Amino acid sequence: MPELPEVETTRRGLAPLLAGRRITAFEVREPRLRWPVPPELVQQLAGARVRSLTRRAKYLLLETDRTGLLLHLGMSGSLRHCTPETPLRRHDHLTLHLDNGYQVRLHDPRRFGCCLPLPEGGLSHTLLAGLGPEPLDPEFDGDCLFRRSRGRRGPVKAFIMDQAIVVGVGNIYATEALFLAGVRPGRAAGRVTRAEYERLASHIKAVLAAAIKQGGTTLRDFLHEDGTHGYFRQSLRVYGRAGEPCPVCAEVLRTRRIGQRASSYCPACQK
DNA sequence: CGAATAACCTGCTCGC
DNA sequence: TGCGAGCAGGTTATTC
Repeated sequence: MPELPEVETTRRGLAPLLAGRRITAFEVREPRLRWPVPPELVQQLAGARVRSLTRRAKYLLLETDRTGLLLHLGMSGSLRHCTPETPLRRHDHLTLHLDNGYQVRLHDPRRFGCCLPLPEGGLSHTLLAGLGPEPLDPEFDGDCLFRRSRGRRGPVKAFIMDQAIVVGVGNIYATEALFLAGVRPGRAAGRVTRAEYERLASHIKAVLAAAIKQGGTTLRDFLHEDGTHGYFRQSLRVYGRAGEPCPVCAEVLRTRRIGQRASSYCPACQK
């Protein structure tokens, strides 16, 4: 589910509700996530005070005065702020109990997410090492895409979804940015021109920023920390619209599979 | 090194 | 109605 805008939306909603709170208990209902949730986390987190909730790529970093948590929402995960009266749903796997009586629950039907201990100075974690630049940082631009793409024969869509190249761009926003930049998803990354990468980088920034502004994209199960949904779905131009007319030229949008993922595009607008 | 594939899961939709 | 096939927002591990 969640790409960068959905993770950032979650972070922004939850950070002020967590900052400074003491965790009274950490409850593991289902430890079988992407990797097993280590049992010792239950004891390590009980009594810890939350320092901050930050984000790197699609990971959330919950830092405390002790061991923290490294969270990933996978394909179907979401974090929700609840009261003890909020009915427990199927697939509510983890619960953080807070000292003000509220709770934060991780809900993840497909269990592709993770919850791992985050040692102090957590950015050196192996899962975070080797990640590319944040797309909304100024250091990410068309030039770095152009330079790193030379000689690569794989499709440009897989290239911009490679977290070592730039983080946070998943299937929805890669599809949208390629449409906005006028580049076909199946083009070899090494054959995309510098000018096209300049357009691509600026559209990646623009589409992610716009999606964050609208609270992310809710397709099926992504919900905000308060249970409401994101509004960016109505702004999607081509994702999930194969067979419909192109919003720019009215040509019928097509789809093909690239790297096991559906990729819709306009055969007229995208070269 | 880069690229393609399988694997990890549940749930929903579609076609027969 | 029932049932298998295929598909879904991500990432890692393995293989060539």
